[in-house]
Amino acid sequence: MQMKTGVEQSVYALLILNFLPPKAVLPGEVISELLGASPSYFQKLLRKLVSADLIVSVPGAKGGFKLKKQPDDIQIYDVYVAIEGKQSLYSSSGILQDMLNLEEKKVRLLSNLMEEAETSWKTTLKRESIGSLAAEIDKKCPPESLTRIQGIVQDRMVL
Amino acid sequence: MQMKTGVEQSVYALLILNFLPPKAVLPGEVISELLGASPSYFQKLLRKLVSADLIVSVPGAKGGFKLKKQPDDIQIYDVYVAIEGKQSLYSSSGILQDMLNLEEKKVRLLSNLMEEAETSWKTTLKRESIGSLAAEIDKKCPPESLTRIQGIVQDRMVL
DNA sequence: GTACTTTTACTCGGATACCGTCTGTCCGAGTAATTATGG
DNA sequence: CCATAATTACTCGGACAGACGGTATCCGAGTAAAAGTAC
Repeated sequence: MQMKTGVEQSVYALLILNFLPPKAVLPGEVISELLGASPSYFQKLLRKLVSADLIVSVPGAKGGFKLKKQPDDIQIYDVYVAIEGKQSLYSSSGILQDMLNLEEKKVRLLSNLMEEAETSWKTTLKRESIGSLAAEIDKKCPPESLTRIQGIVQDRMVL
Repeated sequence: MQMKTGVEQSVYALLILNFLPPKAVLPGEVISELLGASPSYFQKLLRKLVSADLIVSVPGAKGGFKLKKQPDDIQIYDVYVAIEGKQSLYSSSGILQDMLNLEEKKVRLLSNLMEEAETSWKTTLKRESIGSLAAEIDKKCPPESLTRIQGIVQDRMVL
């Protein structure tokens, strides 16, 4: 039971796209280079983010990706769902019902508890957004590191 | 990112062992029969519960398993850790540090958030115990289902 | 009846196989801007 | 100079291979109670 690394990569990808000026897009390969991820695989993650309406893609020459929403409107939980899907962490296999010879779902026990636990987990992930994380980076990171990234982005962006 | 079915099976196994009178033990095969689980695999789960000090095992003829602690002292979180291990749901791969050329762990961002989310998740799982779940079963289940299980347990227990 | 041996019924723990999922690669197709070509 | 064709540089999405982990099975070894055996 471990979160996919794709979630982490996606969050940082969105933070990179957040450096873009309006209207500009960034090719997928530039993002994967910055992240040190394999480009061909990373494309699949980007398409998941597109399907989840977190980013938009522009095909053709001078194409690339950019954020679809305001950074404050992209919750970390949205990124998680985009990559991992919306299924819950726990799914009952109905052992208790079989054991007690009960018809469907009369007695929920673990399911209730697990749902509750997952809800409070989700709540934390919904609290922060790409925007709030970006603000935190601005505060905590040495400026030269940030300007370096921003330089690369503005150097290779298009439009 | 889904919880192993072994966690659910283990919780119900402990609830079954909770039906035992003091000093009595129950062979592993009886438990797996009640749960409808494969006996050979379920033995491995039981040994994990032994290693986690949740149950005790008695080898030899008239051997079996029984709870090691009072049911109220066995939190659901303990069962989770016994089966899934103590590693956290999220582990950073250090992408951010690489990207910003930072030396170790100066800036934690996602890690902090994920840790916080996991903590509140754990808190919920620590709140309930085998004892509290057993009490809930007593309240919500039809008595004949419970006496049936209890009958099987007392029929096949030893010592 | 006591001491010893055998059988029986369990747990213990390693080796192994299966299968689904995540990671990673590759390639053809689609799309749009740029460039080249022809009149 | 304008229209059209070819090239270029991307995304799109499916097919596929490898690695890993959870599930599942099997088997020999250890352990202890019970049953059998010998004296």
